[in-house]
Amino acid sequence: MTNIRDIAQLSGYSISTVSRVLNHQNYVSDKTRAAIQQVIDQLDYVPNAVARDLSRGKTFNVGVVLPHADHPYFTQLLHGIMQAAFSTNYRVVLLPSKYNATLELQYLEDLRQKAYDALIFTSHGLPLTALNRYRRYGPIVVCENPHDCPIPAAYAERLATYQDAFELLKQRGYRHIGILASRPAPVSATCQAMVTAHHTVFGTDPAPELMRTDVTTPSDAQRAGDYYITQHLKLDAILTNGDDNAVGLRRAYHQHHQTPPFLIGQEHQLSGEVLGLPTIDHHFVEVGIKAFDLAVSGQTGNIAIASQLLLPDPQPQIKRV
Amino acid sequence: MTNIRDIAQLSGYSISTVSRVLNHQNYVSDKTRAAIQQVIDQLDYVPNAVARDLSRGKTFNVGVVLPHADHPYFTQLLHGIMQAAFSTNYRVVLLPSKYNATLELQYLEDLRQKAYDALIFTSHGLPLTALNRYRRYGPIVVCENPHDCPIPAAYAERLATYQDAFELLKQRGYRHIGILASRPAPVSATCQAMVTAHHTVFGTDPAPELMRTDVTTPSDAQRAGDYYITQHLKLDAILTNGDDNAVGLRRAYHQHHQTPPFLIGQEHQLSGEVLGLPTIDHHFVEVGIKAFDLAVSGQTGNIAIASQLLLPDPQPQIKRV
DNA sequence: CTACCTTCTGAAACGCGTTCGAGGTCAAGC
DNA sequence: GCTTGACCTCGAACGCGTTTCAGAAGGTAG
Repeated sequence: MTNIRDIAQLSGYSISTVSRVLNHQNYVSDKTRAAIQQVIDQLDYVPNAVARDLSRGKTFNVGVVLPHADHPYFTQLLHGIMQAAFSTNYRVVLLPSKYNATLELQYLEDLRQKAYDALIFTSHGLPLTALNRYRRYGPIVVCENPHDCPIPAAYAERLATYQDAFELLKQRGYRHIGILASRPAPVSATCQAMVTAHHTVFGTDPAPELMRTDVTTPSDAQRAGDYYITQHLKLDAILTNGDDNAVGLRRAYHQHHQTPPFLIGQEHQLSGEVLGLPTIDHHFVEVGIKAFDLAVSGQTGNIAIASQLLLPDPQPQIKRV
Repeated sequence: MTNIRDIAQLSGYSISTVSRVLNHQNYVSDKTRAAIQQVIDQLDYVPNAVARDLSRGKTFNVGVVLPHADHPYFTQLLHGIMQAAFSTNYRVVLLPSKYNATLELQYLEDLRQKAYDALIFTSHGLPLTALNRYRRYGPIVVCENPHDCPIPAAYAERLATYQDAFELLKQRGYRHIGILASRPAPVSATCQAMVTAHHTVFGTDPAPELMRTDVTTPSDAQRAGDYYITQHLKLDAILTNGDDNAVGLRRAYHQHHQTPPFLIGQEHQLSGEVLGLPTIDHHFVEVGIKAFDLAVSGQTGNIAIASQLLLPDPQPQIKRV
């Protein structure tokens, strides 16, 4: 492999001058530049990216920790992160973690070892305080409300919107309300927000048997539906954690030949549109962009982005021909 | 920053012995190991990942070129790639390219500069021959049938399934068939396959005005639907390029108060299930796994994975209570 | 007792580009 | 004539871990 030293030797100039040519810097005479360039072209030389990173002490890699590649929350967030990364010449490295603490710790260690310039946790198994300890090794951003943990964060401000959702249900006279969540309340800020909102609107916590956690896929949701049905829990409505998951619920009710209760979706997915569900748009693309900006700027501080309850368009009348 | 030389100096042993301790290699006496480890712990030293990569001449990074982060094709493919990467300790670097040749060339140059150990093109704007030329710098894998270009590939074998789809339509007596595609036929192998299948089944190419290209999102599909409607093209059926896009089409017809023609989806998405559409599952997770395996093994050869036409489950009868 | 193999350790080369400080040249300004 | 400041170039240090090879010490089979 030819390297910068070879170019210097063959061209008769010094390494530093070659470096200046490679990086299109000033203070190289046209004549020298041409001579060096010719040798570079002749040997078909390109500088080694890893050596450059080592020398510069920077990789332009940002690690993004996520549990699922195929979940809309992560897909949308990632989309925003990529968009922002692209426009600043950073690269996004995907770090799968199934909320696994050991794995996440490894990624934090990788940050310490300078494998990444910054880390974004779209979700995490480790406690925030553990993540916070690693901030001395580089910027770390989370994508949830960190409350009293002083860690940079960009997240969807969900509470008010969950209240809107419950208000909607209350106005319609619904009282027995199921809730689907991906992870239980202490660890999941999202779930916590739903519980709090329920409390604010109805004055009570949701009944434990109506809350189903560990629901991430439509199949999980279908199982949750099976549970509601076989336990004979008569529900007026269900706040689902995703339009797609609402589809899973619907599947369960249909298989039991029952009309599903009133469903509210989340994530503003197409399936929700098709079913004509109210849904909650958390603007995750925005959140991703902000998370990335925090990560590379190294700023501290939290950025909350308001979610929004979207009511379905009225289903159009179809003229049967 | 403390480095391996500091540890050597302070412990009184040589760099190579410290390196052996760091990498848990043999030929270090217990006593020496303990002494060195103590210094490491005391200085809270970790080796620099970039320096290690430089030294080893390997980064364990695989670049994945993709045009959209949020498209189901890429999401599913990426899911497979990540899964495979994870189990082999490789990392996945996302390289957005909107079929932009300049950008893709840059990524190829990055490969040459050793920024990645291998590249996977889930899609590409450059011709395959251009990609092929860069294989001397590292493994490159594409995710489509490369036909006569001798480049490693893992892809969904779609032709037979598209024939199945058109046969289905033919059996139902449909003749005027719309086709949605993301990119036009010469560059897109997918589109090519649809055209070929149409020809095989019906004996003719699809009418040009019935083929709508540049459709990647449901909104694009909606526009395609608007076109069909405003041009008064009476269609019997439409082969869409995605269940979600079928939703966009449906939206167009509904807004014009018309019943949409018979739709066939692709990608096996939830929206398709909800609409009760036949769909085509291309098994992209599988494809992603295979693509990754090809990339890191450096093997040549093509892996085709058969797609599958899935007929909808019969819509269950709902007992109105 | 020799030949040879292990185990353990170190020096030095290797992978490779960036950057700082210093030195030299030449022209413009005072 | 002298100072000042571009402009150009170089050497050397710096970022940092891995690996090869040589060599010392100790053991053992023949």
